[in-house]
Amino acid sequence: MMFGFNDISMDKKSRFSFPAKYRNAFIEANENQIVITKDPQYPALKVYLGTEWEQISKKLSSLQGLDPVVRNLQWTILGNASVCDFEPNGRMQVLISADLRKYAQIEGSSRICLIGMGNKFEIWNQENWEQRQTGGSLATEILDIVLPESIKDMSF
Amino acid sequence: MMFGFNDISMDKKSRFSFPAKYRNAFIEANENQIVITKDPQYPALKVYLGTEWEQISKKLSSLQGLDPVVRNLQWTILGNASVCDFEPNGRMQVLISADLRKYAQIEGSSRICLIGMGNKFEIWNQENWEQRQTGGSLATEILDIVLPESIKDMSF
DNA sequence: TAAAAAAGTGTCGTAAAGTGTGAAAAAAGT
DNA sequence: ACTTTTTTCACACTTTACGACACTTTTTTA
Repeated sequence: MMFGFNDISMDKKSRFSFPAKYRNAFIEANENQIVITKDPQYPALKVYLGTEWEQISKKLSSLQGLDPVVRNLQWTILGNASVCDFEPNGRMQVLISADLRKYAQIEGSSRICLIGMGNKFEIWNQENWEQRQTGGSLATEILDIVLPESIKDMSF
Repeated sequence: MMFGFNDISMDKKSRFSFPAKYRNAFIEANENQIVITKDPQYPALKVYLGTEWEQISKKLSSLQGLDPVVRNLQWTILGNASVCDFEPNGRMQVLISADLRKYAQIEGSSRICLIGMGNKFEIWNQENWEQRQTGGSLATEILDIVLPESIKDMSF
């Protein structure tokens, strides 16, 4: 399980490295893929391990896409997912694509926040994270999603 | 599985190339055909791999066409399908026919959005995609379909 | 039916994006 | 304080995207 707040750097080519403290967790879970995608509610990114992603994506893509709410979630989560190969023994370096950078408002930044949430991570722009932690709201957030029954039991 | 957002170019002859990151997925799936057709709800295109298309088209065409919703889906999806030969090892270039271009409102555009949704792709005009992602609605969309039982378990 | 126009196909070169890796700088441990 | 580990920067190298152009095939039209 991976927890905790990390203030880390993103290089000129828009890559970041996972902190070394998570290495053992990745090795034990035998992970060799990382998936980054958009958070459906906030200007932030979700980072899943490959095995976790397989489950989520399989479940989500099997839902009836003619339902507009489902379709929207599929677009956001599946349609923006960026899959990277990943070496837990190497530098654990991952590229964040231009589109995701824009969404999380981390274009041009050199420092980002990587938050361990147990089975996944989140990536935040520093100002947004602070504002959120101190109870402020963000202009772009979407809180009033009405979920159809079919996805009530899913956790993203 | 193929995921993610791609802002790609369509050349003067209305061709686009799949991003190289999907090559392995195509090779592993041993695909040599691509099928492009209309999305039944939005001004967008669906792009299926040959094997996936076989299943969907078989299932959809076998439904009894007396139900008007089914009949409409058959017309839209089956009646507009454009099958292209495809070399996963080559340039992975595909032509979009004039009729499909018109439907997706990408005539004359030089840039289009190719969205990987797992087992299929979608192709969108940039403005439409942005509007849809930011919660806006599109003039031509059809959302209030009441689905007949026969297709409740199908995902297009 | 021949010429012209349009539509479709194939390939090359260049610019940009992405990747790998050594080494300096910073942080942590002893 | 010194050693070891981790993080960050820097730079070279590789791969990819894409415009340009030439060629082939199909369609139109005179």
